[in-house]
Amino acid sequence: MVRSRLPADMHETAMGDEIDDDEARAIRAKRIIEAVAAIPRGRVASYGAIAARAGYPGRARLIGRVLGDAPNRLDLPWHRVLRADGKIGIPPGTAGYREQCRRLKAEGVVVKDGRVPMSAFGLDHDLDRAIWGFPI
DNA sequence: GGCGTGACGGAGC
DNA sequence: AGCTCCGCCACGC
Repeated sequence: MVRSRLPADMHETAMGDEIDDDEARAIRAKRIIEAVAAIPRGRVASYGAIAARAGYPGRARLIGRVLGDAPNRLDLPWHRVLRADGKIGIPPGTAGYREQCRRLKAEGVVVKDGRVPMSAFGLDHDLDRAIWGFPI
C-alpha cells in the first residue's frame, strides 16, 4: 500500500489512513460526481464552484478531467457544469459540445453562442433570491 | 523525470 | 468583449 503523494490529497492521509493513488483518485471522483449530481435541473454551476463544493477549491481543472473520464451517464448532469463566464467548456464542434447544448436546452436553460447567462441560471441566482427575496 | 497539454479562473489591459 | 499572462495540477509522452 503506497501512500498517495498527490499534493492535494494530503489531507486525506492526514488522519493517518494509508491510501494509494488509485484510491485517492476514486475519492476525488466520488466527491466531484456527488457535487455535480447536486446541481438542480435547469440550473448551472461553474467548474470552480463544483471544485470548491467538492472540497478542492482552486482546482477547477480537476473537474474537467474527472468529467471527461466519467461515462456519459444519463443520470449524471455533467452538462450543468460550465466555465465561470458561462461558456461551454468542451471544445466547439465536438459531439460532446453539441450534446451539452442539447441537454441544457432540453431543460430550459438558455444557450446563446455556446454561452449561458450565469446571472439567470447560476446557483447564485437562487442564493440572491433567498437572501434578498429577489434576484439581483 | 522533464515537458506540453487542457471540459479552468482570475487579474490586468 | 477579447486577449495576454500566470497559477493551478493530473496525465501522458
